[in-house]
Amino acid sequence: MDYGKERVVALVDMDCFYVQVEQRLNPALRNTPCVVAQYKTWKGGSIIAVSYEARAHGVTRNMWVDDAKKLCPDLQVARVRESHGKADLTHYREASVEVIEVMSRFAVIERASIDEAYMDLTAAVQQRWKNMPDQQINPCLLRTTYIQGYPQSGQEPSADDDSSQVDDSIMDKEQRRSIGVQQWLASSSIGEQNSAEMQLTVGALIVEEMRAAVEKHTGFRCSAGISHNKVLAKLACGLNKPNRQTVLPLDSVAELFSTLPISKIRNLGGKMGASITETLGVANMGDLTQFSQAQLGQHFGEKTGF
DNA sequence: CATTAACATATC
DNA sequence: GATATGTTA
Repeated sequence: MDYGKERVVALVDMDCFYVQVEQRLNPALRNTPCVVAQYKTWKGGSIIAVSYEARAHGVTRNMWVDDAKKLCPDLQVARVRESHGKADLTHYREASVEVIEVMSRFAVIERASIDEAYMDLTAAVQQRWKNMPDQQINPCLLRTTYIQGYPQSGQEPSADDDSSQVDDSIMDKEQRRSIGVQQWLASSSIGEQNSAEMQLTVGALIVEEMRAAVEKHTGFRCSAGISHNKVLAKLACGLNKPNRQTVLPLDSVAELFSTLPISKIRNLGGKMGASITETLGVANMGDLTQFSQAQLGQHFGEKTGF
């Protein structure tokens, strides 16, 4: 197995989780611009979760409710329960347990926060692959999956149709997604069996099923990233939200990194990322390839991952 | 007072 | 084990 492709790792992240919990409880909040806010006295309270409808109006986390209402006059506001004058998140913790229970049927999970969990799917993928008689995957089983880097421009979506081109101007996002999956399946099934690419695809299949089970049993929707390690899975998860999942093959990383700000990588969003950018005078992840491991280790210490 | 709370890791 | 620091949502 190629270096860096040993495992299949996924990160599942609930979409605006606190909002979904309140929407399940109060149907009047569903499919509307709404937020969850804590405390009431100062500027209407501070916002800790935002529905995607409200995001479309420019409402963000940690905005004051009074300010958000200016951007979105019909914004609905759910309040965090308060006990002893403090925000009480028990409600959301209990909903989190419901989700974790369903996910745990599919794999051993590592709870990363109240609304996200990592999982190593390597063993589950091997099992599943073994039990797939024709070892083929129907693209309709990857209904909500994006393959990062696909479709590749200048390639045809199918072997017997050499007239079609990948044309953004006439294709909507769903059509493009679907063509990308087809192209990926066509190109990753040739070559060695059970390749790293095929393992990611089987991982995506398992995560599709896991996410469907979570929605069926809890009513909550989520997004996911599937790749070879936790950092890439987390990055992938953010590429197509909400209610979608993204496979990030190692071969698509270089192109993605070429325009990706260093601050977008988990744990580099703060002082560490700023110090890298400052010290080396570079902006994007891809720029880091011009430095040797020794150079990077020199300035950014052994303890911090170099 | 005006995010705030949770979580992980480093340090004493 | 407590405390400080960093990071995230």
